Amino acid sequence: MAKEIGASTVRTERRDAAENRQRILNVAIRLFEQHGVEHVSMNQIAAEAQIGSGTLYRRYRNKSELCLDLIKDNVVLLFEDIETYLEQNRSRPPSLRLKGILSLFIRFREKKAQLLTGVEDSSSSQSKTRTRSPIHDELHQLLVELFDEINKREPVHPESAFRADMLLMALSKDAYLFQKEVRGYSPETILEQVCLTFIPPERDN
Amino acid sequence: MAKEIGASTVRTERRDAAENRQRILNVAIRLFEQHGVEHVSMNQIAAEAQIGSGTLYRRYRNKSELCLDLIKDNVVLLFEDIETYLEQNRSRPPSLRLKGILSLFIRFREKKAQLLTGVEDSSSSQSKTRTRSPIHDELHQLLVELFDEINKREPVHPESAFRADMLLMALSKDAYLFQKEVRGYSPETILEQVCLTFIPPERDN
DNA sequence: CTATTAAGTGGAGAACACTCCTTTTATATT
DNA sequence: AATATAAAAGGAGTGTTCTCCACTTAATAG
Repeated sequence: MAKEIGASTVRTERRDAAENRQRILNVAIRLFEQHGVEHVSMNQIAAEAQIGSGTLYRRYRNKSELCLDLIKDNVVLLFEDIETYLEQNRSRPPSLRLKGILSLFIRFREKKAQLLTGVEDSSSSQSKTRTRSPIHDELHQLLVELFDEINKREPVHPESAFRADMLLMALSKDAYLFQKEVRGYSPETILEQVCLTFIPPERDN
Repeated sequence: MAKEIGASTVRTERRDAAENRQRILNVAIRLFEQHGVEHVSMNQIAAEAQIGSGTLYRRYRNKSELCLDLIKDNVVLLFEDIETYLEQNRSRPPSLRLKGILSLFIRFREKKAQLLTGVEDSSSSQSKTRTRSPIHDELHQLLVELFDEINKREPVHPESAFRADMLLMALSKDAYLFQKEVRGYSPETILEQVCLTFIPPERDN
């Protein structure tokens, strides 16, 4: 009668559930590659995977989460790359390190454009304001640290958190695509413009 | 048999159409005030205005356009205010004029938050990238001119168009609300941060 | 081996944006 | 007054996201 709570019993994932999960992932990858992330609906995925749509939504609250699951590994790699880069350039000026990170991120963006776009798609329900994607949160923290370091030499400056928000916004799906498609900038040009805009010039002090 | 094309016959708006238009506008205002822009659907408006949804969509392609129609007058006023301000401060430094414009826009944003938010709601169909709202386009042009002027004194600088894009993005619905709600900034603080971020300090040259 | 039960499933259906096509009608023309 | 016609209306229909909940089932405890 007394229920075991916590510790002892951990209820592993059910076998059939695991199968379904794998099926969803496979179908999603296939459909995304075939038609492009934007043109594949959750219904379609559910149907193709032969599960009810409720089942799909039970696992992924929306397409963003599904996309995130699909590139999770790549995201981990990105952050490992960043970490390595930061360690190898520890002694160089923070503005340069910042630029390096941005370069890495832009390369990532280009490589995984489709899915990353899916992840960021504000999409669903209300909360545009609420949840930034976890990728952004982690990058934000890195940026804040670098800005703090840069700011030590600057007499007046915006809050690091604010500047980081702005910078990330500049690299977000919408802004980035706008610069590419409407302004016609290349990834390299965007990087350069972003640096000029958000990184104050070196003080030769 | 021969059709008159163009010039002579101009087919005025039909009387019943005009009535419907007014009805839509009235209903929309009422519902928006009653439930908030976000929570009113096009269907609801159509139903309440006693017209078919097709009729509503025939006039406004989406909620954004409807909202825009509702604040069009205020937008005109905003730009008149800006123009007046610019004329009265013609001789002051461009960075200061820029700040003035931003201040006016933020005040506008606060006053017409609801509807403006509706206008910007990227919402609908694909084209997130495509059409910036006309308000943004016009502001963008003003900003570019000011940045060009500022840049004359700066040795290195980002493209004015780019910087203007970033600045407007900072004041867009999503970013602005994020700063208010998540970062907890007041409108004044946001203005200040934006200036610090996007307007280079005066050169005492 | 059975019973219990939380985890999982399926799919109907609500709510919504938006389209398409038929029918209606105000207006201009004769 | 009759007719032609482009403008307007209407609303059923499509495709979407997402919720709800009655039902099923795998894992576990006894």
